[in-house]
This record gives sequence, structure tokens and C-alpha cells, in this order.
Amino acid sequence: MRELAATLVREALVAAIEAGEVGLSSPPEVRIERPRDTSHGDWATNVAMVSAKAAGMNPRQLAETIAARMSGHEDVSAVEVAGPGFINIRLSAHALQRVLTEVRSAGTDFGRIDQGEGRRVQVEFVSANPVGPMHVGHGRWAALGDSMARVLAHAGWDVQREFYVNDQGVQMDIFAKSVAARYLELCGREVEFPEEGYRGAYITEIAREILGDEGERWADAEPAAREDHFREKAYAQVLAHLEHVLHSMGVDFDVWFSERSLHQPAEDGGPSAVERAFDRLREAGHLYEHDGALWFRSTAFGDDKDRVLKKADGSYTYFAADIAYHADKFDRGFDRVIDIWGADHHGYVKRMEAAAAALGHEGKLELVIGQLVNLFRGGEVVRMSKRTGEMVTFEDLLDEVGPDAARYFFLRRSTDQPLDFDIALAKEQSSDNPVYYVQYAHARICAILRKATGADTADTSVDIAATAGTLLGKDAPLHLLDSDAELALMRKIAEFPEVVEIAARLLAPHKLTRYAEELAASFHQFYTQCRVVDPDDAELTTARLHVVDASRIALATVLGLVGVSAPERM
RNA sequence: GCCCUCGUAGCUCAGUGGAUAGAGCGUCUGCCUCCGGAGCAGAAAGUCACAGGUUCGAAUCCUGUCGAGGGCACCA
Repeated sequence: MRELAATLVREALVAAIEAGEVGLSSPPEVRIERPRDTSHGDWATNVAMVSAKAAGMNPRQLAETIAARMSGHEDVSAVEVAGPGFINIRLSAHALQRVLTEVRSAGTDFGRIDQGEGRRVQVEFVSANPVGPMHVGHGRWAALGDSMARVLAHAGWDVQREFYVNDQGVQMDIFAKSVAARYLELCGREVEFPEEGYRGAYITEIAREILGDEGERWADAEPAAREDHFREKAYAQVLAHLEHVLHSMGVDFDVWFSERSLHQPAEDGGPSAVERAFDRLREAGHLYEHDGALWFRSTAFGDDKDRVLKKADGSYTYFAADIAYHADKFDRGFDRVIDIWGADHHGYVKRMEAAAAALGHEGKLELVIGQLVNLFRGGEVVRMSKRTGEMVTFEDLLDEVGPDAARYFFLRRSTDQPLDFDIALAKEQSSDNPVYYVQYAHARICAILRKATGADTADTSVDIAATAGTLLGKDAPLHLLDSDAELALMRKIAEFPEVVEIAARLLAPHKLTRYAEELAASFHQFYTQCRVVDPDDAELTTARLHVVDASRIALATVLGLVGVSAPERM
């Protein structure tokens, strides 16, 4: 639609130039935007204001000249000059009716655009430490990353989802020690629980499981051997659990990338990925030694201070592995590399950007910072304490509100805004709950389509998409669709490809939920004002069923990008 | 102290340098002989934190002040 409007303006401008009405050698780029106030029309352009000086005309005069050549076009119902020289364009009912046919032939491909042109993009997200349950923030980032991936794919990108597994380091060691301590307690031994150990009940459960599987034979083993064994067992179990929880919300990863692998020798026995990354930085002159440690001169790329990569004791910092990890991502040939991090990691942004630049990939890395989630229950803050272990995990939340409500609520706010998640509202089955509001519109549409078949509306075997296909032939009297409610609904449907474009470009999935609510509202308004199935008017019924079915497709498609189901009945 | 993010209606939040700043909730007033009322219509509600600057034009960009959250390890 935007392209249609731009083309209309461009053609009018070219015609005016050729007719000698406008003194321009070549037409300028035509920028089309949405007027903030819809009463100004569907589209507006400031092209007359931008090129007035070059044309030697005043902006309004130029605008009038262009507008005159646009009026009368079958896709334009009104064109007017406003303010300092805006050209406001209202598309005709004819142009909107044509969209219905496009939507219905596209099906779930509706809104697919070619922004990515098949280029490759990787989205890395969640990447929670596999040492315990995920918190609700992880849930938000999971929904965010997955929807981002879905909308990027819809916008023509070749997308890969990746989870970076921190399977090495201090956290893992503490984790192993914690499990070992619980195990020994279960064996009736006197043990001192590690100072910094994880005290969650799940640690004891893992220990109990090991005890059940392998008996007490580890009680008298060497502590180091015991911890090594427990670390592997416990970590594999937690990782499988994370995968399971994410999957139950419809989030699946293409790659689970192990941090540990970065430290292991290459397949040919050569240096590890970490050492190879060091070599690259060293050759480029970005490393130096100081106080027995190896430093990265990140200040050369805008960081606040230089960073240690290899400590004086010979061990590597987390950052060292992260540099190697990103070097590996770049080597894999992605055109874009997107990381979604929690707000608690945002202090890390500058040094990672510095590392990307030092590796010769400035601008290829996009760091998205997801703000945290505050849980409420009917307006009351849900208090959580890590110390006492009193907390609502992501899994708890999923169990309580279900995957649809969870995903929908996680995506209702812009990424850089902290999210207040009201558990009571998410469970409510009323119009106050936006996910029900949107899903209800879809179920209502399906009820109409069932009704239109004349079949038993209680028959659950009706295939809605197939029904709509057979019910509605290619030629329909769409010109009958000209009431305000019908036009408004068609406008909203036609807006969808634009929403995909913006959501993908700005990496902003909350545009999707917002659009879904607007579309649902347009549909409910249409429903209230226009009776669809009317035995006395077969023509109008057919035409309206076309809008209804196009609404169904648009709603189901946007919900698909959000990752929420589109129920045929509720 | 330094860095990052944020500050928009009573509340929760949209807003891509454009025109008279929008939506939901809440408050108030209405709409069911009719395809699903889990719906719809209407009303009231604003110093876009504040002060400068850039621009033909700023909620949006820049600087400063105030306020909120987060980050400032040879932790991850």
C-alpha cells in the first residue's frame, strides 16, 4: 500500500515534469508517511516541501500541481493539499477491495516481504546459565528473541536461533559443589554447605536422583572426581530441563553452542578458538601484557577501560570466551549477528562492541537490551528473594498462565521498557485481557464461517481454511464493501505488511501485539455494524465473507508471528 | 563519582523529525427478539519531567538540570 501510494505520487510528478509544469530535471525521491491523524488520509508526502526550492515554486503551488494529476485515479478517492504543502492521499474503496483478493491468495504468506533478500541473520537469546531454573526475565527474552526471529523470517531473512551454553567456569563449579553437598547430606554425612552455594530445592532433587541411580558409592570418592561427575550429570539434566520449558512455550533453538568447546583444542589438534581469537587480536595490535595478565585495549574502540582476557594465574576471563564466541559467529558468515541480553548485562555492551570492531566486524553486531520483568498479582507486587529461595520461576509462570498468555504479555511492551506482568490479568477470561480479546476475534470469525456453511456449528471437524476456500469463489461483488466499518477494516488488514517491515527493521515485536489488538478492534466494530450472513442478500453475504476471511488470515498470521495460537473456538 | 536506559492522561503504555500527541484500564453514560456480549458506542481526562539549543517544523535530535532503574571485578 505504501508502495502504491509512492508510485501514484511519483507518476504524477513525472507527468507534471514532462508536461513542463514543474521545472525539475529529475523527480526527487518520494517519501511517504502515515499521517498521525487518520482524518488526513491514508498517506501523506512532503515531497512538495522538499523539492519546492529546486523547482522554483512555492511548496503549496507545487503540491497543488502534483495533486491535480493524481485526482481521478481509480485507486485514489481523495487527494488534497494541507498545511505548508503536505499532499494527503486517501485510497479508494477499489484499491482496498483489491487487497482482499491478494490476502486470500497469499494465505499465511500474507505480509511476507523481501527486506532481508535471503541474507543470513543469527539471533542469540536466553543463554541462561544451566545451573538452575530460569527466571521470568528469561521468559521475556525467549519470547522476544523467538518472535524477532519469526518476524525477520517473514521479512525475508534467513534466520538461525542460537542458545549459548555457559557450561564452564565458576558458576558450574559452585553448582557441582552444591549438588555434592546435598548428596552427602542425603547419605547422612556431616557437610558444610558451600558459602556461595545454590540453595534451591532443585539442587536436592538432582542429588536425590543421582543417589537413586548410582547409590552411595560417590560418598567416599575423591571430592574432585565426585564434583566432576556430578557437574556433568547435573548440568545435562538442567540443560534438558531448560530446553523442555522453552519448547513448551514454542521456543526452539537451531544451535546450542557450548562455551566449553571454545577452550578445547581444534579438531586438528591446533590451538583452541580462544587462542585463535587472541592471535587475531594480537596481530592487529590490540593486545598487551601488564601485571602478568593479558589485556585487550578496548579503550581504542570506545570502552571505558581496557579489559583482561587472561588472568595472571593463567585462567581466562568470561570475556575472553565471549570474544572467541563472537569471532566464531562472524566466521560462520552471518550478515547480521543479534544478541539479546538482559538489562543486568548492559554494562557489557561497550566492550563487546569494541571486540567486534577489533575483529574487523564493526556494525555487524547488534546488541538488544531486554529490560526486566516485575511480577504482579492483581496489582500487588510478587515479592521474590533469591536468598530465601522464594521466587516465581519462568516455569511456574508458564504453568499458571499458559504459553499463549505468557508470550503475549511478554511482547506487549517495547523491549527497552521494564515490564509489569500481572498474573491475575493474564489468567482473566474477559475483554480486559488483551490476549483473549484478540483470540476471541479469531474464534468469532471462525464461528461466522461455520455458520455460513450452513453446517452444524457444533461440528468441530470443519476445516476453516478449506471451508473458506470452497465457500468463496474468485469473483465476488467486492464493490459492495463501502461502509465506514468495512473500509476501516480493509485499511487495517492492508496495513499488515507495513507492520512486518517496521517490526523487523526496528527489531520490535511489540508492534505485532499492538497491531493484533487494533485489527481485532476493527473486526469487532465491523461485526457490530455489519451483519455478515444474510439469507436475503446472497451478494452482500459473499462480499462480506471475503472481508471476514481476509481478517481471519491477517489475525492468524500476526498471531503466528507473536507465537500465540489462533483458536477456532474458545 | 562515572557509564547506560527510561521519564508522555489517575494507572499501564504506544508514538518512524511533520499537522489539533493516541490506545487500553479505571471513572461516568448508553447498546443484547438478530451470525459467539469474551462484544460495541459515547463522555471526561495532558505544562510529552524541567531549561536551553539545532530545524521551515521537536514527545522524537543535541547540551545541561532533576527524578527512577540498571551497570561500573584479573565474577559470570
